[in-house]
Amino acid sequence: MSWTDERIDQLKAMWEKGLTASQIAEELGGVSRNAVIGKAHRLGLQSRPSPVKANEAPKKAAPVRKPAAPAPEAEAPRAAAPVAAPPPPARPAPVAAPVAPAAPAAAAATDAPPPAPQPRIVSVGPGGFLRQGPGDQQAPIPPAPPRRLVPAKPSAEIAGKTSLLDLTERICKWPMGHPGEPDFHFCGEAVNPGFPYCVEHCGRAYQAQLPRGTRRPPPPLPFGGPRVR
DNA sequence: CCCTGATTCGC
DNA sequence: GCGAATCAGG
Repeated sequence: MSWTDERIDQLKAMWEKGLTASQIAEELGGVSRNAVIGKAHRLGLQSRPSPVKANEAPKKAAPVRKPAAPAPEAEAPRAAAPVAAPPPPARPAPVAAPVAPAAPAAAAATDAPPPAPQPRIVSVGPGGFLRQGPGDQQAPIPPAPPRRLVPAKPSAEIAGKTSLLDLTERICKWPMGHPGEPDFHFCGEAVNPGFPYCVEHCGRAYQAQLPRGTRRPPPPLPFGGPRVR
């Protein structure tokens, strides 16, 4: 896969939305998490709270990989006030939880209660639209931020059950129940390394071949066997 | 262990 | 420019 304009746009949008590199990589497809991170940095998108970089001390330079060039660092003239990094794009909390407005009941009584700006209706025109006086000119037009639509993931799956979306390479993919039924899910156990199933289900999925002629009771099939209807 | 982002460096 | 490998913190 290559970085088309389209994909770069998606990357930017998701990155700024706070999605993790893994999620972005998964969403885009065909790229790894590292590829996403690398591209993001190359694009100049930068610096989301990194687990590994919480402390950025100018002193105590800790060159990690290869101190190839231990250049004599010419310290920039440090003014009295340490130059603060550009803080405006501070939006570190993409919490999606709809926050209910805190009850200001007690606080409101104590201090200056800001009068609620009730919309002053001047008159109502035919058809019910509101007329505005000349002094009422506002900017009711929403900023209309360029939003990129992103496919919403089916939010609530069966609680606690392993859904299709939860499957990874290390989760047992043994189906439980019948697809399409409300409680259909997957085993979800830790996988038997190298296999798509956990140890128990590997035992069900892979059975030693017995010599011909030896009749055995048929093994239980996945999906609980053929549907009976 | 799993996850995360940052960085390096060979291609 | 790209991204795997590596690092390092949570």
